[in-house]
Amino acid sequence: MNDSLLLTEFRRIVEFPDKDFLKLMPLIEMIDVKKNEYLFKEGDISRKVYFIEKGCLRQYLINSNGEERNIYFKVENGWCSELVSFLNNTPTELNLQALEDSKLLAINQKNWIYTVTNIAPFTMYFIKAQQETNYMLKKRLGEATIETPEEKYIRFLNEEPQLLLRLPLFQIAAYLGMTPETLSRVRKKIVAK
Amino acid sequence: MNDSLLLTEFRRIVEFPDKDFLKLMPLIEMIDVKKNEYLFKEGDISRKVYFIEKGCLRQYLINSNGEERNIYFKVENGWCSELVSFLNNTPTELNLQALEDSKLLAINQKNWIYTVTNIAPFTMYFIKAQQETNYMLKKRLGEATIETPEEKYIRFLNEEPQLLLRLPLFQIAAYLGMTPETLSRVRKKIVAK
DNA sequence: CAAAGGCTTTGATTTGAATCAAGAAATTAT
DNA sequence: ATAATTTCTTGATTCAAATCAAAGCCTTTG
Repeated sequence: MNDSLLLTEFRRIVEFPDKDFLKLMPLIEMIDVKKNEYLFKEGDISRKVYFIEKGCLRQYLINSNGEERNIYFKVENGWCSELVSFLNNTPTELNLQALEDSKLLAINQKNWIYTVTNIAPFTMYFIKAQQETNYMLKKRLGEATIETPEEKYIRFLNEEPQLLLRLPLFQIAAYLGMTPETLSRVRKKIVAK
Repeated sequence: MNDSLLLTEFRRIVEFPDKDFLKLMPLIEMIDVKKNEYLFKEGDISRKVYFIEKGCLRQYLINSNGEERNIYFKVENGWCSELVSFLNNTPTELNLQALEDSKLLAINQKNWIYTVTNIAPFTMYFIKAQQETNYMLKKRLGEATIETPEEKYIRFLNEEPQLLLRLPLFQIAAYLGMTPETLSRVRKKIVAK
């Protein structure tokens, strides 16, 4: 049990007794997704909350011209969901797609509500984890328009260097909010230094 | 009690029995802040969670050139906090400032943790409200770099028209991620249509 | 009510990133 | 191994928004 990625992740930010984890385990299913497969698309209702055991997902938005903008990438130990859609049964405007073959843990609506209501450490874990995402999003939103492409790329290198090794550059460009050409030029300039 | 803004806000998204609200009330304090006053600044530790009874706050980021970028404005019925800082006692990189004389309800750390742990409807309310913020931030992040200034302003007019009436334009420009000059030109162009 | 300061508009100019276009390199499929 | 496709780089050009500068408009306040 102690080699469970999920339990380790819980214990990163809260105390999580074994007995609670044992209650949670039967409520979780395992899902394998292939590269490029979707968990949900714009217009879908999100039916599950996902935890990544292995692999990489991206959540992204498509604008009216069909251009894609990556909101974030999540890798091992990350969560992906769209709880507004999930809790209210309303369609989401976001897309969730696997960028690698991935192994996910999933909780459905009924089990998630049971868990968050009845397993106290999960509740607190969830609130804290949400806050981390929230804070990251606020910072990224601020940075998105205030930083130059070069500043964005340098920040990316410092904060998420491991993503550079596993993602194609055009996906990173769509994450940093620039064209692939601009990213290529920024990288060239930085190497030159 | 039924005329409480806070209780009305709770009941907007969850069932919230009177008895739970009665338990919560003594844990809340009322705070008046003057226009331009800060609740926290970059480098501070956020010590309270705020609910706006009256007034308007902005949360913003300052970049290395001293330029400000507004993350969001919150008005009546909105919450402002920085829980990553609040829960971990770590300094935040964001600023929270009143843009009008405002009346706030505030919960401190100890009471907030008690509430979220022991008053179940509050827990669920909080999770849902967080998700709304989260979803809004994801969408705004996607839109921030993919939309033109004109598209951003039109979206703002459609989604948050009431803010136009109570905020100076340069604050709105710093929210939409453009200069005041650009906002002025966009507005002129739209009026012309 | 005059003065001061902050906010908004307008105009001229610059600039940096997007776009367009094409070729090179790297993956993936056959 | 070769072909096909996708991804990445490089160069030339365009264009939209930033910047710079100044004037006008509002508030606020002494």
